[in-house]
Amino acid sequence: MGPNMARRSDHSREELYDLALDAAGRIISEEGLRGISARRVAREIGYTVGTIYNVFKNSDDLIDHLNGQTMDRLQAACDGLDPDADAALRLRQLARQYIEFAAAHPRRYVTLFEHQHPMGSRPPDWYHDKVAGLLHIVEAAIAPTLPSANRDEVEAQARVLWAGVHGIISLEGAGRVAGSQQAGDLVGLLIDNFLEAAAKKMG
Amino acid sequence: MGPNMARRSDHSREELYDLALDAAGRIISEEGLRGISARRVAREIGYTVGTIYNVFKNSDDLIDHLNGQTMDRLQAACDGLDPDADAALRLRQLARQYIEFAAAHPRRYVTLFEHQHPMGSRPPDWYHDKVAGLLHIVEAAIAPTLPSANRDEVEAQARVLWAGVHGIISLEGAGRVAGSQQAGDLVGLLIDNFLEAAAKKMG
DNA sequence: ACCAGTAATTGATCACCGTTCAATTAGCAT
DNA sequence: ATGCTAATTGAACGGTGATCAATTACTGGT
Repeated sequence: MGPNMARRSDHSREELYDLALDAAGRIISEEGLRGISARRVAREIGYTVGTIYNVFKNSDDLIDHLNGQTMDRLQAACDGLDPDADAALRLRQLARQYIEFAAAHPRRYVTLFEHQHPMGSRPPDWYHDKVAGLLHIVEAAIAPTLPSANRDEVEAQARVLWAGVHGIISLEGAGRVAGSQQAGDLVGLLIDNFLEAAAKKMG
Repeated sequence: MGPNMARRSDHSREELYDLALDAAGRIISEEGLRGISARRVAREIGYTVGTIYNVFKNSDDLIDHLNGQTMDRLQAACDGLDPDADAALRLRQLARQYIEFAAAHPRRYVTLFEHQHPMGSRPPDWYHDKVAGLLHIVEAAIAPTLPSANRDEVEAQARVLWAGVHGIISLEGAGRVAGSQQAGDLVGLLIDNFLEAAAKKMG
């Protein structure tokens, strides 16, 4: 047994981390971000509040890690796709993964955007890395459609698409753009616009 | 003097409403949504917490009204634009208004998206109406570029653009897509994509 | 087997929070 | 002057995030 053996023999640091994140995920799925509190999470895993603060820097850190897990799952969902599909098809498949994920876990998904850091603090580096990882998938997918574009242009278009997808999904989730259109249709249009513009550039 | 005269002769209901929203706006501008609390707003306007609950249903209602004010200002900024400009130009001018507004009042702007309603409750009707008003401006602007599109298509494209702009701005604001690109450039691309796709449809 | 050291765990404590509501008070009409 | 009504207060309730001294459970060394 390593030096990180659990004190109470109950749970190791890592197990505690997983337990807490599972509990937080459960709470968010049922009640949204407002349902989360350090005491609540602690209670649900059979510990007390102090233990949460032993594992996480603070409550924002806990949410960051939950969001990190969410991004990992989005990444995994996208990694399960055929990477050799036709560019346009692949782009639509990627979008479909996001939409399906958001539909299956709406409160988890919206937490990605609802959670803002307190004023002095920025998200940690690993958080940016995870976002970059998701963006990279999109960059790789659109690169073939923009053969004459340089790196910056591909990066920029990926951000436009990614932000657009998130904007559409999260606005729909918040009931802020109630309309006859579903998120899937709107994202479809977003991609159509991109693809047609890209095709035009090729001549 | 009407029947709504102030009791304490200090402030009428409407004045109280304005005072509270001004204070809330000030707090948000300086400290973001986290800085807001009923007691804090009350203190800043020289009243006590109960008075806030006499003017607003609850704290979510207060934020809704603040967001309503924010949307009114966005609307006003857009109304100040030349409505007869060339469609493409007008679209870019509209986008510029959003970007400038977000740059000038970043915390106010992000509150539009950070604030989510508690689970059982939806935003009030007037809130949806204000969103619809903003969308309508975009619809009117893009309609000329899609002469053969029906009402639903115009609606959908307006939502795509609107959500895209908000996605880009709010992601940038949250530091979630740190990159070499500025929001303005990305929104420019979003609009380019739309316009090129629209142009293609015309033949 | 014991003990010292270390890390995990607790729960009290602090200053807040949203929300309610009985009690008070201010201004009005009579 | 006297009610009536609406505005205003502030105490009360059950929470919150965060800190931290005290306790406990385990470790490795002897």
